[in-house]
Amino acid sequence: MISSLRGMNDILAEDYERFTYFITTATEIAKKYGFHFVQTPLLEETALFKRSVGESSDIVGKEMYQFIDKGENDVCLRPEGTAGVVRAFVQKKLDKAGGVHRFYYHGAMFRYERPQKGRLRQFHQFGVESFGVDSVYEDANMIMMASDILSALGIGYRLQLNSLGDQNCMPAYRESLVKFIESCEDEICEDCQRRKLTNPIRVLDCKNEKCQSLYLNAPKLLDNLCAGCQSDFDKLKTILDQNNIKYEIDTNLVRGLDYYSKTAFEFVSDNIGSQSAITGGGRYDRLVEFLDGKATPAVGFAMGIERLLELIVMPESKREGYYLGAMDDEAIDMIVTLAHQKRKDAKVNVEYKSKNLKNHLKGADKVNARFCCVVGENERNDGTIWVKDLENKAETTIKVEDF
RNA sequence: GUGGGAUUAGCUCAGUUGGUUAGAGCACUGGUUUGUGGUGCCGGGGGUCACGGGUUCGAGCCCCGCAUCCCACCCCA
Repeated sequence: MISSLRGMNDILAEDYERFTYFITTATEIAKKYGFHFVQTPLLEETALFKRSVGESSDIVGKEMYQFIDKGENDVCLRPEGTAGVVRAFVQKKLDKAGGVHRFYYHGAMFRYERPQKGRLRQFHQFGVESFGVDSVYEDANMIMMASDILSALGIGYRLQLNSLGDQNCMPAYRESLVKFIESCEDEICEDCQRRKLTNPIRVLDCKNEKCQSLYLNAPKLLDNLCAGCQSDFDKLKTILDQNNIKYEIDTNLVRGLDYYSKTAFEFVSDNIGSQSAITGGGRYDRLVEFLDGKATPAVGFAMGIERLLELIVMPESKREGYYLGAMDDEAIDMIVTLAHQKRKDAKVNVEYKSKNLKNHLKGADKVNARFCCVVGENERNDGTIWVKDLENKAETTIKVEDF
């Protein structure tokens, strides 16, 4: 037997219904916020991700499905969605067009990771990206939209918030943090020594107790914001307060992708195991420029669909459509024809074997039909069909022409 | 990439110190005093015990390898 590749799952039946229910719900809400759909290729030039996500990130450093195609191009399956959308934005010259552009997307992403619950090699994200708005109201808008989507699906969450600073305050902070780390470099763990070089802010949420005790006196990101970042962050908190969105400040929250600045946020769930981040996002005002576009402020987020699936509270499934059955073989041809007509505007299940009434009712119940419709000897003689509404138990016998 | 656990029917799981023909519940399917379901009763099918080796008179059980899933790291959605 050939089975699917490690970390790559089939989605069918009940799972697929949850999947589409999520997409439908999220799409509806994104549209209400004025977003438009964008679809970008699954395969992109490798350089796109190296430049946007950043070579220092694990995603680019060791998790990409990267290969040389038959035309000798260095390509890879997209590990995330933002880079492709920004590339499309620049390629379509929307940066030069100016104005505000808001997009949502969903689709498969690929990362060569060791699978775990909530962590697959092929997984799906729903994401949104907003271009051209530098106001912190847009940051808040993003958070409210993510919150609306999760709430509409009945998903509980905690929202974690941080500001990463911008090019005025971040580099200086980074420098002072590195200086601090160097002052105790001999005592910190190997991971932290590596992080000092790749992503120094990461050391702050090291799990190692000894490291933690050393970092108590480390400079804090939020204490070192410049005036602009500070007032934006304060404003963001005020907007969220005014709209009853609860949040926790997490000064150690660092987005794993290099392009983020200022607002960073993450929605986490306590009900799905260790891969608890269900939505992550933030502002990335420099990325359009990095990808050769005209400098354009931007902010977005992405949701991990598989992580959400089991948290979704599905609406109760209602009885729907018709079940047609025959009580003797002579009636079978007739119900097949009736079903064909009825299917023009309704869902119809047909049983091809003649059975007694009890078994037909069982069958209708099993396929969750609203109406159980049966033709037996009596009905055949009268040119009628017996119909029972399985919801309110009402029974009628009607002329076949009126069915 | 590192360390640990698991893998038996479609699903969830039992299976004694290694010993006849590997079980249960649910699901599926057939019948049910011959026209009333979701909730009665009786029956039936379905397993290369993940896969490949080894030890043994004998392996679901012990040993080695391998695959996948899960957990903790790492990282992220």
